[in-house]
Amino acid sequence: MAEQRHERANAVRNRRAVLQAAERLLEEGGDEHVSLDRVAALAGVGKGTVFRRFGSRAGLMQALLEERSLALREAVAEGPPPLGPGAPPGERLLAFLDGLGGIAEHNAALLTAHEQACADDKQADPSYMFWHRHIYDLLAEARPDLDTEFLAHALLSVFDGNLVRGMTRADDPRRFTASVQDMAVALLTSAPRT
Amino acid sequence: MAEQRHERANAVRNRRAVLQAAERLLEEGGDEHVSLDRVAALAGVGKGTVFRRFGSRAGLMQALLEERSLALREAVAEGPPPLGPGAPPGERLLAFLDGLGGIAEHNAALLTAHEQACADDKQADPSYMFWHRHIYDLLAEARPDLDTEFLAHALLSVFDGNLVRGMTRADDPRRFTASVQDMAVALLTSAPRT
DNA sequence: CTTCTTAGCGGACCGTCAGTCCGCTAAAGG
DNA sequence: CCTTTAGCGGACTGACGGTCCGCTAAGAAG
Repeated sequence: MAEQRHERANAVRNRRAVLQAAERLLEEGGDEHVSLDRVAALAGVGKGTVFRRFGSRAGLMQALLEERSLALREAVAEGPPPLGPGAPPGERLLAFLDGLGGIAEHNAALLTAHEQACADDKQADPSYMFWHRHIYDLLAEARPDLDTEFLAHALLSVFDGNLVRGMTRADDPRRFTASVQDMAVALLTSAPRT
Repeated sequence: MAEQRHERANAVRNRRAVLQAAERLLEEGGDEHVSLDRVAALAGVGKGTVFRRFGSRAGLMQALLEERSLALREAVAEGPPPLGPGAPPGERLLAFLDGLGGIAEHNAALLTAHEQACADDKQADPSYMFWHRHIYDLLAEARPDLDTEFLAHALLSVFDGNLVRGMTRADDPRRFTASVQDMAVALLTSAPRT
């Protein structure tokens, strides 16, 4: 698996330039007026380069989201508890939601753009699949009596750019994450299903 | 409030034709290739007429969704229990989710199109606001210790076209609704918050 | 350093979309 | 029947996501 012998220096530089340009536009301009033309222009590359690197608008957003959540993914897979393996599932879930909530609170515009771009088959997104699988496993271990596949989707569906924005105020910057965690606790502590 | 003296017969007929055309395209073609050009063509009217009547793509989708959920809205406001006033909040909530779930299961494509069209400020949609308010009130009455404003959004965020489609199989056509209800029950029966 | 190969670039181009505009038609009222 | 004007239709616009292909320059080889 160690092919792709050489990647031209230009290619690497352009990839980074495009990602940075997209991030800047998302931060500055809110969300959906981040057109690929604009991204290309700000990155100082041609439009074709953006599509060569990322395939589509959705691909670009996925790459951006993956970049922002890479650390969390690694911490979950092989980091120390309670995020990583070893802690009881309930604690791992709360730690994971804390991490994901932090990302969401700092990247609401990216979340919106990502939802928009991945309108169909959002569930096919690699990051989404990883998150769902992780929540699913933890929930299933803690509460096998519930429909955990659905609940994992339910917990993730809350990470919506507009909802995050609406819940995040300067005087209570972590209300979103706290409420998501409260919801998870409520689900975990609910009466066993008949 | 009985102004709008006359609405020309043509206008009424065209409004209905546009709504029906949009419904047909949603049913047949899945979701997002329901362009307003196509709707206008199928309805046998000009594009301008669509915009005169509904203002925008979002307006059309809102009108469609409102039409589909009008009966539920009325039943909630003044129908018999457990949907209408009189029953305890938990039962009313489950009845409401049952009704909304039924609508969602039969209109997944419309849900997707609506989400797409109302990408920004979905929370400003009249139907959404009504639903949120209703769930909020019921939850707040049953569980004032929780962040009910957030939880109402969380319950509604699950009514996503793709998620509904993914959960609805021929052999278990009401799995989505059942799981949503289970989730609500779990929230209602969770341990009181510290 | 020069030459050759080709990965990779750029931006003109395309089809489609939401939304606008305005001259015309025909519906309703007298 | 005539007048008024609500309402119609569809050409038009600007912007978008995505494609295409001729050219450039990066890197390997000598």
